Amino acid sequence: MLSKKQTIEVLDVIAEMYPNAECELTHSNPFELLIAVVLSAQCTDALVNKVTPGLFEKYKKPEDYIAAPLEELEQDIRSIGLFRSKAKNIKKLSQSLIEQYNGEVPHERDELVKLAGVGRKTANVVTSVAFGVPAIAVDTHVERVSKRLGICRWKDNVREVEETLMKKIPVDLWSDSHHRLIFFGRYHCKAQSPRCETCPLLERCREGKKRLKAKGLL
DNA sequence: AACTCGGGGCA
DNA sequence: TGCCCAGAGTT
Repeated sequence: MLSKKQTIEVLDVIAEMYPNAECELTHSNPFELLIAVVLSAQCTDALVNKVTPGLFEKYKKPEDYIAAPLEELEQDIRSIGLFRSKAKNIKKLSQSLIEQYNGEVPHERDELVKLAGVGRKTANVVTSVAFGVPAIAVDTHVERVSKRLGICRWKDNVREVEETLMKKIPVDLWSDSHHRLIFFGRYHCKAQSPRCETCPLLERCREGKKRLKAKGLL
């Protein structure tokens, strides 16, 4: 496993590749971000961004989602996968915001995860992007990249990956590192076809060298 | 830990 | 066609 120092060095290289990595979900306030992140489960941000401009024009407050018939909300997000459960979750979530949080999006991760459709990953994104609270949201990209680079162990579960990252990365770099790891995972260290041939981290990546050897390229 | 949900994107 | 995708809930 990489040491703290090695982890920082690796993250510096990735930061050079993606100096402006940030959340790509279009939103203009915490509530919109929360909705966008919930919608983004198991589909790409690009797909969500096709729907949200019109959606946010029509639904501005939790009350608007509550007032709309379920079938209508489903129709408004139909082009996104899992739209049925997502529509239900958004209505439930809106109800909870009104009843328990005075219609506001709570700032605490522990409160956010109580909302329908909000898990640890979504809660971390909201707290960090909307409220500037340091957090590392571990999604499939962050997990895969961390394991391939040896920042954490292969057998680690999501919780362990998050703990390891928080331990090895200074708090003031948590949010930036999170977004950089996601960009690196999405655009370069891809799940199916990682671009190891052009990776500046190849020399330090056991997984990458193993892959290139298997392809006879090393 | 394994399974389910689901339409769009892409090879 | 077949496979995968910025996950979460249930069993």
